Amino acid sequence: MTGDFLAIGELGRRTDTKVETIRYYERIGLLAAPRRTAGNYRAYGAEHLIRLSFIRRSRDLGFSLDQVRALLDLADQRDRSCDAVDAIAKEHRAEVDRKIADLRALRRELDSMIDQCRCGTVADCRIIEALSPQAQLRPR
Amino acid sequence: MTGDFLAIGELGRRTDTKVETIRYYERIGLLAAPRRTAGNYRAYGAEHLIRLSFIRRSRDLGFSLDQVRALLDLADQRDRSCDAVDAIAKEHRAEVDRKIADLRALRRELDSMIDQCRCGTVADCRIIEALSPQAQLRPR
DNA sequence: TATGGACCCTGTAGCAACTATAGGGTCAAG
DNA sequence: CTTGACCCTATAGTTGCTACAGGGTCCATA
Repeated sequence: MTGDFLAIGELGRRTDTKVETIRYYERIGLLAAPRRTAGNYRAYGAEHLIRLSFIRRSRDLGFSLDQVRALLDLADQRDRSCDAVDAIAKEHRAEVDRKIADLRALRRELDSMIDQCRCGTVADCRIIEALSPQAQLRPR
Repeated sequence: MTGDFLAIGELGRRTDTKVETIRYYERIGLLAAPRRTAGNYRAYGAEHLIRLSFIRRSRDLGFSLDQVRALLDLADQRDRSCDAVDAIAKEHRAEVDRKIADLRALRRELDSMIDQCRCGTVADCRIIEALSPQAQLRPR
């Protein structure tokens, strides 16, 4: 009785998504609940496959679930201007830029910390030292 | 009765740490439980300030709590070789490098996606299109 | 027809690393 | 003696899943 639908495992294989994750997306209302078979199995159609693929691709590009939700909503309003889509993507790009900048600053700090290590004993380890800000008990 | 100790709020102010976070660090065994005042307030000493400063600085540099725990343990064994410290720092740096590379790849993808947007209607939005992988119902 | 194994179901708890809330107690100043 | 800032515990929420436990379903093979 292999009908014209996908079982959850097959949908997962096609979209590279764990079964639990698909159920999770349903639970939080990101992926519509599909109809069920007589045995209470979820029976997915092409529309679910398309939808989940969209979700996965968006997640791969680092969009948050809230952003994905917004993108899905927008994608459905076919005659609207796509300015809002553009805005979400640009905001996300800005966020990625911030993260890259932060990580590069971090990387520089780690680098100079590691460079100074003469690999003696912990007592005069420059790394430990760099991690120990001069704390003082009396107020600043 | 402002004695020779810090209340949790003051410790938080000095280390830029939320009060809840300090209690959380205590609960997970990262920061030693301090003695208590008669009124059951936590009474922190200089050693706690130093310890928490170390933790915060490490966290700022992106070390995980597990890594911080390891670094703290090592920092206490003053006569050991600091190779292990070096190893943790280098492993972390490698991790940061991986993240930067991932984000840069991501940024490139987002860029080309956004570049293609002509800002018409959603129906022919290149961003939505780029997010919609050609899914097919029949197996690959 | 029985049975084994792969699949599916629900519900709940766990992960990192906090953050927030409820519902109270303590303390010092005015 | 009251007000308000601070502190206490305990518990639940956050994000985005992941991992059970304890069952039910389906289908092929012996």
